[in-house]
Amino acid sequence: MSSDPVTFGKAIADETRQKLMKLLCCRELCVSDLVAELGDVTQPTVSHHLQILKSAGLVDTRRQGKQIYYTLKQEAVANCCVVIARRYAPEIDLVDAEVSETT
Amino acid sequence: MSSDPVTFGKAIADETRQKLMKLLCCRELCVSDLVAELGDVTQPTVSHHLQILKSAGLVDTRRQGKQIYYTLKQEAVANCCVVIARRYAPEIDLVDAEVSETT
DNA sequence: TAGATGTATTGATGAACATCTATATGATAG
DNA sequence: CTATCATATAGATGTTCATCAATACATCTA
Repeated sequence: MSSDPVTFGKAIADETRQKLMKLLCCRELCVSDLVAELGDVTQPTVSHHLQILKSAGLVDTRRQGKQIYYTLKQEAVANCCVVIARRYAPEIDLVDAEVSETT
Repeated sequence: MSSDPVTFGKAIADETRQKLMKLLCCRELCVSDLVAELGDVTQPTVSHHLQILKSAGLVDTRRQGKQIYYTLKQEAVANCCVVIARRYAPEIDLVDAEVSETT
């Protein structure tokens, strides 16, 4: 159900999609909400990006009347991160890395 | 020093680059080694991908005579994973996610 | 210094992608 | 049932990207 690392990479390899992920992180928003929040992208473009995120298994959808509400699947994101870290950073303890976040 | 999530996403959004990352994960290899290991890609292509990984801060290089040895910076990978998880999965405990890895 | 070897860079090409406009699909209200 | 609103899809276009062959650059050796 969760995407492989390459698919996940492609999904997050775009500024607009990461903005959408941020907006959808802890709440549900419909497409027109997202279009309004972004401000500089058309509705078809937003729908297109949402489709890519959905194909990657990173968002859930729920229809309510005319609108379709999207939300980010945090568990899927976390799982992808862990899979990537285990594969490409097997000698690093993620809990330690969490501490050294000096960005 | 470590790359932002979009740059990281682009870096891992390619099958060949992830193969290189796997090969370089826990050891040093020079370009010709990597070309031989991959088997189906030319040397310029490998160099190109290595350059992208280097720009993203994911590999280190060390010159030894004619060869240049590459290795994966596991700490950088782990750091990117943690940054992404904190940003897009703030409600998920990574230690829990680590357990639910059922891939 | 000249040749040989390992790696990076350049230039070209086709595929993938982000974006837009226009249009189709789906759902509700009158 | 029709008009309207929300979203998805189709088609077009410019850009980014992966790849290769050819070549430049760097290092070692004889």
